[in-house]
Amino acid sequence: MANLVTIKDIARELNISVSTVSRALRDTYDVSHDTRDKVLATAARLNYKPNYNAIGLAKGSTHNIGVILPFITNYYFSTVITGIQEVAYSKGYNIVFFVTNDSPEREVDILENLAISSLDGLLVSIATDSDAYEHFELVHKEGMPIVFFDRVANGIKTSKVMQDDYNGAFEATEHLIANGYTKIAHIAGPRGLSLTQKRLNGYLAALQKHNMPTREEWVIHSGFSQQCGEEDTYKLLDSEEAPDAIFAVNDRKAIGAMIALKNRKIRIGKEVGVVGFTNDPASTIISPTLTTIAEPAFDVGKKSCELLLKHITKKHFQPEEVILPGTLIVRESSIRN
Amino acid sequence: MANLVTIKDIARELNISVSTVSRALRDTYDVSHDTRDKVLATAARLNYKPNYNAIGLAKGSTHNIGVILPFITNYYFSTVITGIQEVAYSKGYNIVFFVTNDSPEREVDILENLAISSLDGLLVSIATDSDAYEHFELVHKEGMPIVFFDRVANGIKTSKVMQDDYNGAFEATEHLIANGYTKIAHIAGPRGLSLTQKRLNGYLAALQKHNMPTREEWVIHSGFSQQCGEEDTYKLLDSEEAPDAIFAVNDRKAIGAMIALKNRKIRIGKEVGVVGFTNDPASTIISPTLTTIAEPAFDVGKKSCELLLKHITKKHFQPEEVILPGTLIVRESSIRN
DNA sequence: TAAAAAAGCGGAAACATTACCGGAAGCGTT
DNA sequence: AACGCTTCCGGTAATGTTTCCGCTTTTTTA
Repeated sequence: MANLVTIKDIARELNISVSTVSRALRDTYDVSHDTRDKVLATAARLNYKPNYNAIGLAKGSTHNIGVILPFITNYYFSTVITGIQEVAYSKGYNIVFFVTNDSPEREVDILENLAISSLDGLLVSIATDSDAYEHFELVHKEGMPIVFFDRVANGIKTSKVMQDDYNGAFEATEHLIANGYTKIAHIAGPRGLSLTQKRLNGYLAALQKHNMPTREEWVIHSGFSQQCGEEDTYKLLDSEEAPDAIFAVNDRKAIGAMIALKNRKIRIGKEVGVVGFTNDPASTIISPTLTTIAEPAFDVGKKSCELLLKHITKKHFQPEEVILPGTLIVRESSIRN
Repeated sequence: MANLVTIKDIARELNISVSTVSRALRDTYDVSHDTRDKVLATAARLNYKPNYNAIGLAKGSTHNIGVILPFITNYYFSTVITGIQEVAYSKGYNIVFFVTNDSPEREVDILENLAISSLDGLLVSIATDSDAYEHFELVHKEGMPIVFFDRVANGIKTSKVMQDDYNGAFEATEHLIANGYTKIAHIAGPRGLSLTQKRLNGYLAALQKHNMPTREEWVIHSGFSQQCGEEDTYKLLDSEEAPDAIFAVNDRKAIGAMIALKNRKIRIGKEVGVVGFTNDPASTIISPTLTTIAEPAFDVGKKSCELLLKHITKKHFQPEEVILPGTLIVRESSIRN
């Protein structure tokens, strides 16, 4: 697997030095237009491919960016990855994966075993319970560029990209109100996650704006799974004042809610409205189809990667926090008739 | 991002040469137990992390393996990837992704632009229409280890891992027969793909074994999408002799079939049985729930990666073809009452 | 028109590691 | 006591590229 053609070959071919070839290829100063063109031409002719190991060794950098995330077998994350991949590929970067299975221990393990020398930067979405993120703080302090997406570590001063959880939740709730539901509950995510908090706040703000009633029992925190959504819904139905609509923190929990409603023979839409968040493909498969807020997953991936590349290439790039809007997609589960 | 501690530091610390340290770390010959232990101890104490760029440069290898596949936002492939990731991570390998979006052109582009020097091996599932695979042949000839999974290129002499399409289809069909369906149709995949052919053969073999009728119009070839499944089903329903059961090449097409049946007010299970293939999460969400053959996606990923690592480390590892069995999962869509 | 600056290029070191070769001990054998 | 094996280790070259420094040659400036 040794390199087929190197810059030495180009240099020999043109009777110039390797340093000149190197500069010409990178298009930096100190090389005339003429020789630069010649170098580029013969490089193309000989089918020259740079050896990233050598570059990495010399420059102390590679062309690999690491992606650390909880799961990959999941519509949202796999779509984000596709976005990341898109821009990374176009810029000649490779992406290497580390999946935490949502376990903070695994996350720490990955960070510690990370061959830090073989990664130019990190794109991360933290594990659910990772309230502690000193491990990220550490590698960041050591100079590793990091961009957080979706589940961000607020304490670390770097770029972050998220979807607009607040406004998405606001819009979802307002949609339920507009469709005549009056007792709207929220099946929330795990406490502590900023995503959970923002969606909750959006929900509360919409209720407040329209002078709708709120009740403490109408907000239930639990995990992200379908199972949790189902259990939460039974609790809601069994509470003193059962709600007539449910806004779930994600589609999986919304689907869990729908299953619970079906089990109790409650007609979805007509009697109890349901709105999710994500736009998982399952939301069009379940019957009735699920109204949801479509997350801009692909764009989150693209934007994060673009930002990371800026952090990598420009030494003092100012961190940006970008918030991408979601889109309400109205389907059957939130319509009265 | 320069390396923090190198083998030089270890050598200086112990007053020995770097070559000895190098040998000790790799646990090769020519180093005494005593010094090896010392080296290992101080390496751990100084928190030494190998620089893969340097290793790669010196040895002509990296610790990256490339994964080329059609999609990633899809249950099957993302699960395979999780399996790959699992073993790669445990062996200290990184995985780098290239998604073809099922486009042969993109596939060729990737292969051509591949920084061949930065990958130790390739794990690939070819694009649907990639009947030509000279591009893979080429890099394989140049010495790049390749393992194919799921969608394999038969012409290339290397390891392959697949699920047992034939027996899975056989079992699915037999299950329909056992449940009293007599006119069983097959919504197949695109022609030319070996996966398509094997599932078709399994279906036919089961029918033959039980002396069930077959009809040419009962086998329809088309793409893998839900849309295709729906269209195929309308054709079946409108054919001379409408079938009373449908075995689909995958779950998405099966779901398309169910949608078509629902649109025609045909009761799924009772009137027309449906069986899919994959065990996509959607199969438990749709109503009625979908009977299917669960593919061993995770194990396919694990096994492929294990084989690839053997090809990488052992120069003349004999190619293996492994076939992993699927599992019939009976749900509501194939039960008469 | 001489001096100063700029442009263009080459040489060599450096990056961290491995591979090859040679050599010094230490051992037993004759 | 000389010989030949092992065993263990060090020195050096090599991998492909970048970067720094310095040397010419050309252009600009005074």
